[in-house]
Amino acid sequence: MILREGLAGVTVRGVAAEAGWSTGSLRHYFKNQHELQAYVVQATTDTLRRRVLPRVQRPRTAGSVVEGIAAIVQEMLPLDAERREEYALWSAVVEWERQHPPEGGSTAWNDQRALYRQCITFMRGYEPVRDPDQATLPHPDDQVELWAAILHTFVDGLASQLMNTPGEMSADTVAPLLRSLLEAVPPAGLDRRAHQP
Amino acid sequence: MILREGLAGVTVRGVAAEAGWSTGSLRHYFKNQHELQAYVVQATTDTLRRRVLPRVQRPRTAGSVVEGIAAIVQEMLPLDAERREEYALWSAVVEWERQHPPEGGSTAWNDQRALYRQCITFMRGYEPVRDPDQATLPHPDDQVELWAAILHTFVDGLASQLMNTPGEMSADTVAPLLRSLLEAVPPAGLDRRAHQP
DNA sequence: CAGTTAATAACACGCCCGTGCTATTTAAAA
DNA sequence: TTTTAAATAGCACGGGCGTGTTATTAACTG
Repeated sequence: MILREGLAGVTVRGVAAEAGWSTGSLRHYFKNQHELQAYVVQATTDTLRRRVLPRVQRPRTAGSVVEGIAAIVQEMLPLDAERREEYALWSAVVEWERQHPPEGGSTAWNDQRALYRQCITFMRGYEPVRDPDQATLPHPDDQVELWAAILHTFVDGLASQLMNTPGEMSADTVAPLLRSLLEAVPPAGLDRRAHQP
Repeated sequence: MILREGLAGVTVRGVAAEAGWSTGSLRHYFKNQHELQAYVVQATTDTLRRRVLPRVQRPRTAGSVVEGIAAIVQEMLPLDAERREEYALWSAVVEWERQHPPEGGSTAWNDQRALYRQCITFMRGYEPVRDPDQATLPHPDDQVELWAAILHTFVDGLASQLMNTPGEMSADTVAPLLRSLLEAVPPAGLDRRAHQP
């Protein structure tokens, strides 16, 4: 229902009919439409996190560092029908949360940033952090933070273009862009390069 | 009305009431709700194009090449209330066009790509193209096309994060990210650098 | 001036919606 | 078995909506 008509289309009558219940029965569990939609948001984000997290932790194929990171990043992108559906779900929830801001801040952004922080950490030759919670903290190397932010932003742009203008940005177009951006990440030990004439 | 409730909230009765007219009177000009919304989409994109185009063609302040290009790009970003409003309008139209695909393809994407193509063209030392229509065509240098696409995607990501997670990505955060990305654009004449060991 | 068309208004019908309220069935507890 | 609470169903009210139809006013034309 969210995919068809957005979160505003999640209506008491509609959900009840689709589930084969009556509206009164449904309202025994969700006394408001607002409660129903809040539950839908919670369930959607939980389901997505459960589906996305193991996907980026699968064993990686052999290859160069850039190609390995690129493979991980591409797992996050809406490149096929299934992931397009996931992303549409996620952006419906994001938009709804922007109009109805929740009590506690959203943690989705920090989860993603931690993933890209680990990618850049590995690319610059540091030991990858094993503890997932520790990856939420900023890295001592400022260049790691900078390029994690750049990569994070770039991937958001890729996803946005894949969803909004699929005719212009396709799965084939993504790969060389991503590879070139990753190759532009400066290697460790050259931090002062940009400051020299 | 679009900003408040999205394009689905552009209703015959609502527009008529807000304009001080009657529904019958409004429907003398738009016989459908669909016609009304289609007109709203057209008017919105036209207005936005008229407002955005002269903004990037203003005389630029002196400074380095990277800073000049960064200033142009930052003009496109939703960094203040007015441009946040414009961007919200634009994304409401984009989302509506994704659910109701129009007859002729959207030209907004090509307009933007042409802008970033000219930025990269200038950064790599080529003569900037004077004819605006000619900038719509691909540049003979593949690296220009590649980095125009990267910049385009990156700016989309910046805009997306500024709108969706303003607490995490602010105007102050944008500047160093954008500057570092622009500094990573390879200068002309070094195309084969990546292929050498 | 009369006549014709555009412009504006008003109403009615049917649909979907949220929500409050009241029955009825089911299940557990005493 | 009786009692009690939970679970399910159904109905009714008011409201917003798109749209078709008809009436009224304005403007233009001959």
